[in-house]
Amino acid sequence: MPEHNKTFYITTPIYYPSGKFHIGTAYTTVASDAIARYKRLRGYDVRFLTGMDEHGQKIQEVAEAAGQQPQKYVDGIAKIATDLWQKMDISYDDFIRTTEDRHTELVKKIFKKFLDNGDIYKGEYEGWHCTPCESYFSESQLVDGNCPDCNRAVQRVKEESYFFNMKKYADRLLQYYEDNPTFIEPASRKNEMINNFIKPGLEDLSVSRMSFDWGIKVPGDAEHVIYVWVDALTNYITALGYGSDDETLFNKYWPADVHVVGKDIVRFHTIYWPIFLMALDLPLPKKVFAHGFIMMKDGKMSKSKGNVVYPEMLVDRYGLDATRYFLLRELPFGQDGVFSPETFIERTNYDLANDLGNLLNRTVSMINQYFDGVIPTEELEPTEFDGALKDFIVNTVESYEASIEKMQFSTTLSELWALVSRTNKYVDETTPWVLAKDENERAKLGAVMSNLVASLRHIAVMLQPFMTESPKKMIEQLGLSAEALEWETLGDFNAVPVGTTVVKKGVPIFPRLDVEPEVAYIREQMAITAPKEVEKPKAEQAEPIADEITFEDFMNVDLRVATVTACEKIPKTDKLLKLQLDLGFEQRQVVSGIAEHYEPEALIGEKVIVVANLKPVKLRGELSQGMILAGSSNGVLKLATVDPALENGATVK
RNA sequence: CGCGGGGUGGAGCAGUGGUAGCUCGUCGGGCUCAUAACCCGAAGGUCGUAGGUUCAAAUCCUGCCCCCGCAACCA
Repeated sequence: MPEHNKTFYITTPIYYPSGKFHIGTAYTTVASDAIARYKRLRGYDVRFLTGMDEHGQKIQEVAEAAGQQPQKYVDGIAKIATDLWQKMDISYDDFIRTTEDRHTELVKKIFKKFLDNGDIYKGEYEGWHCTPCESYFSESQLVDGNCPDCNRAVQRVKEESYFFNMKKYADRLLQYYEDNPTFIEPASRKNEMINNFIKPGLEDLSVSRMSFDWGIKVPGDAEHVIYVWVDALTNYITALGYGSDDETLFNKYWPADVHVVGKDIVRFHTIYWPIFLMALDLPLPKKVFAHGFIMMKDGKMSKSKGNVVYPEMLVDRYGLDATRYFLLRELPFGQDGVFSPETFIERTNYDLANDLGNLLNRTVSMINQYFDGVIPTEELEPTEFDGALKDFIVNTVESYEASIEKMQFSTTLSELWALVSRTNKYVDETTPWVLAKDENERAKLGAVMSNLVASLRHIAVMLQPFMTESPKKMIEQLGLSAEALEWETLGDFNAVPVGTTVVKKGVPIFPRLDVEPEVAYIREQMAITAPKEVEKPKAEQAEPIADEITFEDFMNVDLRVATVTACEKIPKTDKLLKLQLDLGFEQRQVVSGIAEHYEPEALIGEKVIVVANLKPVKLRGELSQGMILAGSSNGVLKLATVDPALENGATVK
């Protein structure tokens, strides 16, 4: 063995503490934890970093709303976060918070270096900002003038800003992609980056803001705060002390072996981050792995749909290992996957209770019955099935290593479960209960028990990256010590000390769940996350009244009654209907964005109120001469109705 | 032709040129050590569709249809 083990540096994104962490956050972190644990088992000197991204306008506002100092607020969330990770047995080595001195001081240094080298220049930024999403958008990105992500109102911002010159590095970045084909995984993400962002030309990135001050001040220009990505992405190196008095960790662990990220932030990690590093003249990370999202049956997880799943709920009721197992088994890492209460309960029952838990239970029980609880180690007589089982175990170790190295956790676990099944089958093949009746078969029976223990032990060893409690429980029930869980013991089928005694009565490590009540329970817990005010909107939540206008202002709007004579959907749009209106004195065409609320046929013959003197425009190539009035609240939209007695063309005041 | 992902037995998925596989469900059988768990067998698929390349296509190429994200459209 070399004196210094090979190092392995793995990171999660640093999470934004704007609220409770949902299961997606836990997913990223558990997956990263699995890799970290695996690498440690294999003897790597692992550094596993996670943390929180604590600056920004949203935090400032949330804190103010709670009547707290921002620092106080994020301190509170940091506690919640570390509690959650403790609960989920996340084996991180460091938890970086971007409000810590060790980070802020170094970010200033880094920013200054960018400035000194001419990578950052001062310019002017103009655009729209969505506070809840903490994002800036260009005019064209807005949807209905609202935030494209959350559909809430955005604020116009125009201010002086520092920009990072991205263009300068585009070619080098592409070259890096080419030289390192596995830098971005899955590969489809790489094509997305190249086609959507690099090929069309990189835009310079705004890296400062003046509109709030909860952040790190730009060195020498205190009016500006360093904006999110320079602040956040650099955590991966500031946490190692890059640029500090002590760069030991940095020298030891950088570059990162893998940054695990969600598919939504691939861009920042595969374009901006490498470019920042190039500007600092530092080596680039070896890999950025983008995992998919956890989808619900009805689409994306969202509070308004009431389908949010929080990790605590699952851990508290079903245990940590069941939760970790589900996340890593059910969802193919790198692709989107679906969470449903049914699959969660079924996976837990079939895989954990029936297959694995029961295998341990029946093994312990047989050793108690046939050998007074002492695992046989002497006078073993191989059965004809032993060779096949051992081959299977050896092959499983191999394929396990191959797939976990590629972070295909789902595959890894199904391979491991093939071994669980194979071992259950071995019990049937060897029929210990038959052997037990014949004193002459004693040695053979002993071999069967011994092999079952060996197989269970192998399973426990390989389970360790994924589960943190069960491998220990398995070993304990078998009467073995912690050494039996070391990776180096794989392939050793006689690692049981003479006289090892199993527990008297094995407690099932995964109790079987009642499907219906448990599914109902999870449903209920998810529904609780839905906002309650949907039923009856309160006044406080009503849209604010617009600015005051004069009577003349109002009289400038010419409202008329009209009848819909024809109506059809505009092809290839989701929301647009094309309506033909009879205003009595003339016919008009109006385009209206109500297709999601009304069927075209249902509108024909309806009387509506139309703004008659609105400047005509073309929408999706269709002329729209006015607009029809409708009211909406909480996503429900209804047309303003008119007494049918009013004739077409009548004015409305 | 905006970008991307996908359409494989009842359900959910794997499978990138050479006899179509897994889990669940269904049906039948075995076993009794075990958490009514475990093991075996069977039925069930023209691999969205129409062409093409090839000795050979779920797998490569082309057209079309449908679904899901993102983008665009609510005057």
